[in-house]
Amino acid sequence: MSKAANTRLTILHKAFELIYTKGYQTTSIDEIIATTQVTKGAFYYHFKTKDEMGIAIIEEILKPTMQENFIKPTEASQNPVEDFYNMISYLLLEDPFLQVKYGCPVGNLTQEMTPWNNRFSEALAELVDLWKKKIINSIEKGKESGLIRKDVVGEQVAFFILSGYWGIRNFGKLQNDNSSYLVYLKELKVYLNGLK
Amino acid sequence: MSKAANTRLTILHKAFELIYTKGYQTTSIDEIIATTQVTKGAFYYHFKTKDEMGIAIIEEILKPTMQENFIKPTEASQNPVEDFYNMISYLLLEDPFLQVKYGCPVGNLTQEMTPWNNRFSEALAELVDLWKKKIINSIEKGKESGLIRKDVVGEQVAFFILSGYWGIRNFGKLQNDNSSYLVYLKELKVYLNGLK
DNA sequence: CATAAAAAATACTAGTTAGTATGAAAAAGC
DNA sequence: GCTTTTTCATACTAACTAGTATTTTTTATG
Repeated sequence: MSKAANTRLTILHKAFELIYTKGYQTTSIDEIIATTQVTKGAFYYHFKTKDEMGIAIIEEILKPTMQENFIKPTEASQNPVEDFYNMISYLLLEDPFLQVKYGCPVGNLTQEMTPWNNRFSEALAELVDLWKKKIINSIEKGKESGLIRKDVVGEQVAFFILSGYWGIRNFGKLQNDNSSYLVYLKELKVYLNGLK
Repeated sequence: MSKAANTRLTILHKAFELIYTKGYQTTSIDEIIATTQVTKGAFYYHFKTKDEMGIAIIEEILKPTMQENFIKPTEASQNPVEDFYNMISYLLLEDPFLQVKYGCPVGNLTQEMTPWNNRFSEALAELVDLWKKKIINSIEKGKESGLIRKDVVGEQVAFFILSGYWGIRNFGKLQNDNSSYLVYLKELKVYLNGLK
């Protein structure tokens, strides 16, 4: 990787970390360049504006991470109910980057940016749509193989699962411990078993 | 009401509206006093700091509103499953103040403030706890009257319902229309019927 | 009506914000 | 090696931020 490409990536990664923990609006460019040891000239060479950097984070960090970490792993499997539970459970309890205190990066950005920045909305919506489609697809396969009842509606379930995930992330933030996660996961299992 | 008490309330109401639509951090005191036509001197006479005003909004606006609008209405009823659905459906589709585009005020504040402001966390946690307890209570009553299965765990269901609500609010923001609400509500009905 | 206290108005400060202008160093192309 | 382009460094600006100091007006109370 060229040196220039490297500084660009450094900015994206460090900025993402700051934004994840502090929020987008309250993360200043001065703070980003201070922690990256990159000068303002370098920053604005790579990104025309702060928002352009924000979009780049979604496209170049969040999207690939999602693909790698919780879409691909379910690709091979055949048991949707188990997959869904494992996916959410992994994200809540085991993912080494995500922290209870700071919630879900995609959820945070959606909440913060969506009402007044269309470019963020579009980039985030695309990302979430990928995830949703993946879930719907799993359900259809499960229906074919008989692991899921025929009257289950994929889109409804997808919204229901993802909503629950985003919502419980907020509870985690509120209490700053994972006890709410554990209670939630128990009921998620009950719900998912109802799909069989 | 005294004139002073009135300006205080005006500030709280207008500030809440701004914060609901724009977020807490990005709503400036200058903006609040501009829209309220109240001077800075008046503002800082009533509130020592911006954060103190934020807490007052939670205590004096959000908490009473929640009590009035979606805790009291379920007090008389006897059918929890129906109540839960109606409560969420009302909030998502009918509440005249809440807008798809701006999500849930409590959820927004939780997401934004919780990781780094303890006073906000405590005030919000108290509010949400009231709501959660109300749901748990309804479920226990439902179990007694035979409308809900005995093996249903109240706390789990409470987390599950509230998480789903917060999460789907985020989807609404993302798409800026209530189509996701409608899909979500269908699955909520399926889930709630499973409690019978 | 006089006086004290409460409520509000005005002008200011020090710090922070995103972004720019300009020039220097590093790398690439010939 | 020389020139051009890419990459980065430094110093700056104008607007905005929460909060303060000080004075003036309004209201309550005797």
